[in-house]
Amino acid sequence: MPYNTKQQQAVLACLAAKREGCITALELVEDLRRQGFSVGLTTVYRQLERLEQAGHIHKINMEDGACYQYCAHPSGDCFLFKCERCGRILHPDCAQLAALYAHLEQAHHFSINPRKTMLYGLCDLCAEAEPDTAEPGNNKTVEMKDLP
Amino acid sequence: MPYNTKQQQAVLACLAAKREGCITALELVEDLRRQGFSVGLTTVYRQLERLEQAGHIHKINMEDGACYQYCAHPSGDCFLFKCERCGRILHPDCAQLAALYAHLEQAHHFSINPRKTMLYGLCDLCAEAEPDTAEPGNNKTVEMKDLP
DNA sequence: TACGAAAATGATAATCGTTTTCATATTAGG
DNA sequence: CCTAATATGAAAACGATTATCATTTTCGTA
Repeated sequence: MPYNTKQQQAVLACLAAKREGCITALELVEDLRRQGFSVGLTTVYRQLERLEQAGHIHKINMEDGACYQYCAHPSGDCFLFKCERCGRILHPDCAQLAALYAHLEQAHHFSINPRKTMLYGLCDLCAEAEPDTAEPGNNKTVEMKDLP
Repeated sequence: MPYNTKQQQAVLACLAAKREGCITALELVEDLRRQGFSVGLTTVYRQLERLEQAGHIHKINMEDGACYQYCAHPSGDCFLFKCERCGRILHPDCAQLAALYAHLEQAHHFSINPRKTMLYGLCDLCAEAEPDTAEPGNNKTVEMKDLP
């Protein structure tokens, strides 16, 4: 049975205070130390893993390390969307998204894990500001004819 | 303008031969060397980045490094599903999935990037074999009452 | 309140995937 | 065939994460 420690509570509190904000392990220690807490990076990593397993936070694997976000849905019934432009992570409230997951389960027998699934794209705000550049596949550097 | 090199073609060919298979950068060098190619890890990384930008492969960020998979849909209209149990990455053919992306775009103004979006869960085969253990949130190690 | 076993902490070192550096080799156009 | 542009790859650097381990904290119990 785990013990209750100050560091444990501090990490959870910091994540919870960030609400919809996404934060790195390193950023978290710095933040906590700025608040006066004495906490080590190792401990923060340990707590983050625990909190993820307990379902209180999401761990998002990025290209350069992971970041973490508080999740107000410990039951696990939430959807995640990350904007590639501004970096925000949103919890879209969409009935059709829920319906799709049910469909994939029933018709295709794919059991979706919402905790791990992240939709990527442009959020409403960024999509508007986007000067629709960068059509996918335009910056070709490999010739298709070279394919086997 | 990029040059056509043997290593470039070898990397692409190896990925393409794997078809639905997912492979690590390191695995790829080893594979190529086993085939008799003389190729360096650095070059493989460079080619993988190029191929990804050109849309010929997917880069999948895992907890312990990335793995790469050939994509037969250079246009970008494909869906990705990764089984957390067996590790397979599937390209589900589902009209409702396409419809959902359109819905998110029109109703929520979320522009989904299919190349980056990966659904996680259990595939049809693994879902069947799964002895439905590990309900999410059961392995609690943090008390909810400690939340701020 | 003090004791002691179980558990947590945190500085340091180790790990490992990925990127940078830079000297050399290859490519393709003239 | 020459030359500039580009690609290669071994080695070093980098950085996020994990392992190690001596020390400290927690909490049930005497």
